[in-house]
Amino acid sequence: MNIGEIAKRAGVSRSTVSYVLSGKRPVSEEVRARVERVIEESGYRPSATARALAQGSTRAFGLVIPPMAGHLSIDQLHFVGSVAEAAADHDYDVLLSPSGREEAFDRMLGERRVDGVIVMETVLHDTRVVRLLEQSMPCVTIGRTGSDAEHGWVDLDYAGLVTSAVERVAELGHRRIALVNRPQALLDREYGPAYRALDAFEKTVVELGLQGRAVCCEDEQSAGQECARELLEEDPALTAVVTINERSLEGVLRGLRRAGLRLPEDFSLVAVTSQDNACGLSPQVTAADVPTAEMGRRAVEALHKAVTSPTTSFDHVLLRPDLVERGTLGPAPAPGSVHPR
Amino acid sequence: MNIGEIAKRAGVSRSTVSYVLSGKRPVSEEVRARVERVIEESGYRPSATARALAQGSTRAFGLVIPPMAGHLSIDQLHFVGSVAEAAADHDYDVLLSPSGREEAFDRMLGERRVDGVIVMETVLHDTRVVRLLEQSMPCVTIGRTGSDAEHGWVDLDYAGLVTSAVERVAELGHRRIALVNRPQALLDREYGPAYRALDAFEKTVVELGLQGRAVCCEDEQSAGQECARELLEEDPALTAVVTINERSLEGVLRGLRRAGLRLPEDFSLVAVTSQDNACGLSPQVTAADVPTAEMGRRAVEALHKAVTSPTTSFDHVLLRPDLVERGTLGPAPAPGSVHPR
DNA sequence: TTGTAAGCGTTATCAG
DNA sequence: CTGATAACGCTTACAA
Repeated sequence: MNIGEIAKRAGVSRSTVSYVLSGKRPVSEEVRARVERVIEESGYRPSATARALAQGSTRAFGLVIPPMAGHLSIDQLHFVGSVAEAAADHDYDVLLSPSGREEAFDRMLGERRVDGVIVMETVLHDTRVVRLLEQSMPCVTIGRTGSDAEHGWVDLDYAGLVTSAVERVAELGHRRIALVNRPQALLDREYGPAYRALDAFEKTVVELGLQGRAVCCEDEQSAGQECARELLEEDPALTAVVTINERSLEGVLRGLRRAGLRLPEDFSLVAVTSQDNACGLSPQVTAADVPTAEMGRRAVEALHKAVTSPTTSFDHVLLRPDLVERGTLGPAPAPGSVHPR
Repeated sequence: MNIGEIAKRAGVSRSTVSYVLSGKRPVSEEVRARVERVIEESGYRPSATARALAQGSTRAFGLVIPPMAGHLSIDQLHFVGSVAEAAADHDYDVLLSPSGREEAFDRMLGERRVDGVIVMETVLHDTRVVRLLEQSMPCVTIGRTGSDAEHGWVDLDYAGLVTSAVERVAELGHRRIALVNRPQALLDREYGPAYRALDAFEKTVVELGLQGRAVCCEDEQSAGQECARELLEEDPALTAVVTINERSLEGVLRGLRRAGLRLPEDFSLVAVTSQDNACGLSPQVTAADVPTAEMGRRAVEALHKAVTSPTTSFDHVLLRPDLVERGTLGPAPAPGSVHPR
């Protein structure tokens, strides 16, 4: 069933059917009704492929997802889902491109299967982004890159988040604080959140005259547990941890409990993670809730804007969710009252 | 840059360029070399859209993902990733269709944006599957449906898994065993894994003359914890739990520990979940490891086969991973030695 | 208000 | 072995 068949049955030309569908030029009430009835009866839907070829736009966005090897987090999954849903709101489809699969990326880009691309987990010098820009493919990155001005981005203000978390903890009297960062490998690859968090932590610690210790931690629960153990061993007088590593959060919590610490009486923990993750734990963790759904929506909106009205200015969205007080942040314990071991 | 431009530069016809690219008819070494050089120099890649229109195949698969509202699990995320990768291996792209978004599904199907569809979390009477079949769109479901013979499927043998888990637990002397199932809502919707697990559990329990109790549990850690608490309250002499609910697994574990039980000395726990999930916990949980990556790969292979060689027989894959002994399965405790509270 | 016809960039058939 | 040329199904000037 194609547009010609509909035209024949309705006794009109193919262009008339097309215009009834698109509304791009007036059609008499009578003809419109006739055509619509035929379309209705036959269940006709125009071929996306043919339309794409004719108007040079695929109505699909690409989404470059992190490699599976790096173990995706539940937050990232939510993000993927929210991108798909937000795109659907704009009548766009989402094409997945598993990063690491160069052929898939090349195909998407070179064969122009999509109108624009969203890139997750970008790093400072991101070759994928560079290539997208070279081919002048509109794109929006999650996280900033070295070519921020030339594309849209949506990012979390890790610097601000870490700064205010440390400030809040310090306000409550804590003096010896640690930062649990993402894995060293990401820091080495200049993964923005990791180095901005580290930077902000070190600055704030100096500014407030605190004793600060920053460590990297693999994205795993076992690593988190080990990390907590080591931190306490290194500095038994530590009373607070700020973490941006969502995947190891639970392990850190476990490590602290294993050391006989009660939260928040003996020790405070503040995280940057999704509400889902923070609330699923016991006790629920005080955290700046990463708004994954909003990020997906904003990314799609930025991309949609860039695609529909080509321009030289791009949307830049820096989100800074508030700290939500739950059960793991409290005043610093009186010296000597803590650390049973 | 299009095929005509390449043809002109190489001094050949467009069809020759096309045949150099596809290899579908012999081309003299001399001409081929010339054409390939021009292609190389210009970085030309044929338009996927135009090709799709001409040969009536999009080289894309659709993937219907569960609604976000139902909180996807980490295993499902792995599955999505593995589908994307397996598809890439066949030079196919993956188009996401968030289920619940009827328009998106309709678009994918009606506008023929894909060559075939993989449907996650299918239920017995699955309207999406029915519609796909009506439109004779090749499809592979994850889980069986009421129209199994007409499409491919990949499923986990929940009946077999639960049966052998219960048998194994019984072998170790346990006599009072509970099953933690997926949420009641899924059971009501005739979600296969849930009702097959229940069925197998009840049968095996009767067969082995055990005391069995099956409960549904929401897909959340807090629900798991509550569930464990209630099970123990109801039957303080319970000594083992078999669960197929991966999302609440950790909560169940917590609930058991809260009740003062040591695993595996006082109590045994056997799960059906991915290795990732089972190993991330403490202690690591004895489980039948759901092979998410393999499932994704098999689904893609089945779909690819159905798409490339239209047929009336479809691949049916029933996977039954082995139980991997970790830290939570042990002999039944001597009566009276357990349950401090 | 409607119809005609020229694209869009491929592939594939049919001659040569 | 290679070149015209007609599809593929739709959109969109341009005419009427």
